[in-house]
Amino acid sequence: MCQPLPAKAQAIVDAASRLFLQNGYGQTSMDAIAQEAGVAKQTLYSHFENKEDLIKAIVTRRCSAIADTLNSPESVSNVEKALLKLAEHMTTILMKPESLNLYRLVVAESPRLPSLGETFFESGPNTGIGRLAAFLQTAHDKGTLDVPNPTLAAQYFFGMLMQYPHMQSLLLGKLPAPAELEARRKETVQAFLKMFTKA
Amino acid sequence: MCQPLPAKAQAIVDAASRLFLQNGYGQTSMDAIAQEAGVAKQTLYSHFENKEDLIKAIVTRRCSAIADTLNSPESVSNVEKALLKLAEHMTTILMKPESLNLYRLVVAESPRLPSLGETFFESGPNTGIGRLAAFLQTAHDKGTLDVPNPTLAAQYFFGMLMQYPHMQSLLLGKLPAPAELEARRKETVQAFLKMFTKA
DNA sequence: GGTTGACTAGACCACTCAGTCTACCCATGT
DNA sequence: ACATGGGTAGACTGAGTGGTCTAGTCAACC
Repeated sequence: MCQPLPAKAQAIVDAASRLFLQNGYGQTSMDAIAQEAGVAKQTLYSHFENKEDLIKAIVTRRCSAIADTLNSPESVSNVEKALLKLAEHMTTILMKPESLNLYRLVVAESPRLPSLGETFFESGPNTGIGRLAAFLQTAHDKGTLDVPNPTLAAQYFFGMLMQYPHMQSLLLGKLPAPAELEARRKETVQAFLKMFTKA
Repeated sequence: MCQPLPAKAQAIVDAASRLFLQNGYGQTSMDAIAQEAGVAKQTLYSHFENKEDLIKAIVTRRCSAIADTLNSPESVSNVEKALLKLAEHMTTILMKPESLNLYRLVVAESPRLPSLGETFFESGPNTGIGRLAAFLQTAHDKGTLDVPNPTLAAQYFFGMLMQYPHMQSLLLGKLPAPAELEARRKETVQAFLKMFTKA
């Protein structure tokens, strides 16, 4: 997705990623980025037009990195197991502090920089939903499940599984205990299957 | 919840609300607020300690205003109708630009000002979930539904109904068409009932 | 009339920040 | 030997900001 960057540019991107995600866009100065990257301020501006350009580059990279790690559920034979595995994968990705901070950053800046929001929405939520929807479609075709609208069903799944814990983590800054999450995954998969198993 | 404020303080809160919600915390200067309120800067500082104090006051007021408008579902006799009505109420509240902007603001600033996140989480999501959970509990007790864990079920309901449209609006800045939302409400209520109607 | 308290207009301070500019360094290839 | 391109250090500009301070207005109350 992203061609490798020159060494200095890479250092800049890394440093800026750290600072932007930790402190937000407004609270991160270009001086601080230069210092954190061990690089002269001028070098920032030789690799990136300006601060906006830099944040866009960073969000784009982070997003495609996330999209790469989103895997599709497999093994249509055992739907329950596949959903559980997917759920585990999603919770661990979404609950990482970096992911939460990325979300915060994108939500905060998307009115001013709409491209951030679009990039994130496509590579995050929509990619995940698309993969799950494809899985549900094949399960539907094989007759394992009865899912007339796979995309909507996928939205339901993620909404049931993640909305509350995600909001909780975002707003209260407290990550749920792993055991709690695991219980929720199990319950959610059961409830979800109840909606879509063939009558 | 909130005692009425002196006239000037009210004007300040109104103006600051408008500006903070529209432009965000960092992009709103105290000078701008004073001007928008038609008030001298000094007056700001005679009513509020500082900028943080002001934003906290505003978020608190907005939150209790929201909590007040959140109504409980009624008529346990016709569960489907009650859920549809609740869903309509929630979507109209949550999709208002002011609500989206408040959410953006709180999400963005909650790491620095945790009280914002806590206030919002309690008066928004948790209040809504609590009310629906109580409704589901009585339906369960009456035997209309089979809801072993009403709080979790309420989280499911809101997650299924709102997460995707909410995120879409937040990140892409485009509100879904009312017809689309209505269709989603109907589908969601059906799917939800399928999960929790007595076997 | 005089005092008090809320308010205004606007200067002012100390500080931060994005972005530019100058001057210099140094390894590379020719 | 020398030019070139990427880099560094750090001063500088111009704009903005939170917050304070001064001086003065105005109305209510005693």
